Amino acid sequence: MTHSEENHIKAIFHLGNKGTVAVSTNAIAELMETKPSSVTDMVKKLAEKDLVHYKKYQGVTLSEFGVKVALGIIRKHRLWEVFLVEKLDFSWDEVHEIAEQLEHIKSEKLIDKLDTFLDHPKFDPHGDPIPDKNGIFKTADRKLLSEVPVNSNGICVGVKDSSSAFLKFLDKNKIALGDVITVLEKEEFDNSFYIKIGDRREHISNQIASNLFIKIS
Amino acid sequence: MTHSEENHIKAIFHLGNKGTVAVSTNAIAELMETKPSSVTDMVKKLAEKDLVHYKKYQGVTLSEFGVKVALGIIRKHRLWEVFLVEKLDFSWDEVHEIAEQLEHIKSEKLIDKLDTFLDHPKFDPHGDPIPDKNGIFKTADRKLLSEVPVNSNGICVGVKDSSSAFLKFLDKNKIALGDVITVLEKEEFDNSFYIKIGDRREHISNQIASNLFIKIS
DNA sequence: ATATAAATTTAGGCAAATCTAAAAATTTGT
DNA sequence: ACAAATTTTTAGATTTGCCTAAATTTATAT
Repeated sequence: MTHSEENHIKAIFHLGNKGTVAVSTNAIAELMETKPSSVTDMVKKLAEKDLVHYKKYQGVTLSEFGVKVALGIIRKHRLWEVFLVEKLDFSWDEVHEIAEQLEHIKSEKLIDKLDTFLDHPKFDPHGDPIPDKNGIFKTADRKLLSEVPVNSNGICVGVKDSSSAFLKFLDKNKIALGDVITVLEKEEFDNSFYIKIGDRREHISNQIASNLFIKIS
Repeated sequence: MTHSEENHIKAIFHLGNKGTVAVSTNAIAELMETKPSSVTDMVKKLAEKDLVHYKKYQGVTLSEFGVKVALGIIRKHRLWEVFLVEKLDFSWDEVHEIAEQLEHIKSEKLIDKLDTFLDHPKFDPHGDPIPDKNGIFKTADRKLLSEVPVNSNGICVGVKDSSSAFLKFLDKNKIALGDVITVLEKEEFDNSFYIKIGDRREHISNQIASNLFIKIS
């Protein structure tokens, strides 16, 4: 598989709820910053190889095999991210681009040994689950902070938006995975939230709250 | 730089004594398992970019800039090899192919952090020197076992042939870097050698002796 | 329901990296 | 030194992945 093929598979997986929902070529093109016509070409090739199901004008879904491939790439991406943060001391906003390259390295033995070296991590630095060798992962029961009732108490376990900008914002405001959070009050006027995080009281916008996952305890 | 460009630069470096001696397109093609005509095309492109000096029919040498690029790639290759052996527990005959892929990952920060993580190693698992950030490395004063006088005493510090076959042979015969070796006798009939390695006495062919580097003490 | 808008595909083209076959330059052997 | 052998380059083709522009299909809005 070429890098480009792998990247298309990944895009279809992410856009189509694990590849199950049909995705438009336009959506893929936008995500990948290419043109819809280029996506059409590639999708035809992937269909040839039985990685996707494709009917003209009707969007694309991954085949069973395609899902397997996608999970393999995601596993590699997330394991490398753990490596970069835990072992090489990168911060969580720097690792995505490098992992985009590393995820294409071909060696099953390498990824198995990396997994062992990292002690079989279950989540990447952004709280996203890491599929195991067989593509299985537990999708932790987590909720967006913006959607839990007032007085809920839990632990911050992930981010929805893992853009560098958002991650840096969190760093600046000392919000990190593992922090204990209580939702104190919802401001109906602008849908912002007052929360207790650790032992501080903070006021966060709806946009922030809509991108933080917490696990209710 | 594309992977293919980087691979050509590397080949020219290795074939031309660090890029200083003119290399034929044929030699490059043979090493890279492509055709001479493909090499000609690529060499023209590299000349355009001032990575090599090239005169039709007269072979190729690296420019100063080309040498720098080559050393950067070799640094990455060898650091990744150390990582694979030291951290992921690969054996020294398995790492070359994987490092061939990893050497193309683009991130200066990554390689600096990897270097730090590995504690600034000076040699790769085959005893080859690792250039530092500025491309400087000490070319350890080592000699081929086949070329030192009888009764020389030293430490095995590297291999010339790092093919998987040779490395596996050494493993099987319990010859490893760091072993203390004394050349006991040279068999003039077939140019083989009797050596003491650790506390064993061994008889090794000239071919083996011609591919082991030792550092005389 | 149908015209208009939007999405998608097709057609044709381009650049990179490779190849084969033929032409040109260099090297070699006597 | 010169013909033959070898090496190297050129010319032209192929594949991959991408593009633009035009055609086609599907969706939307009155």
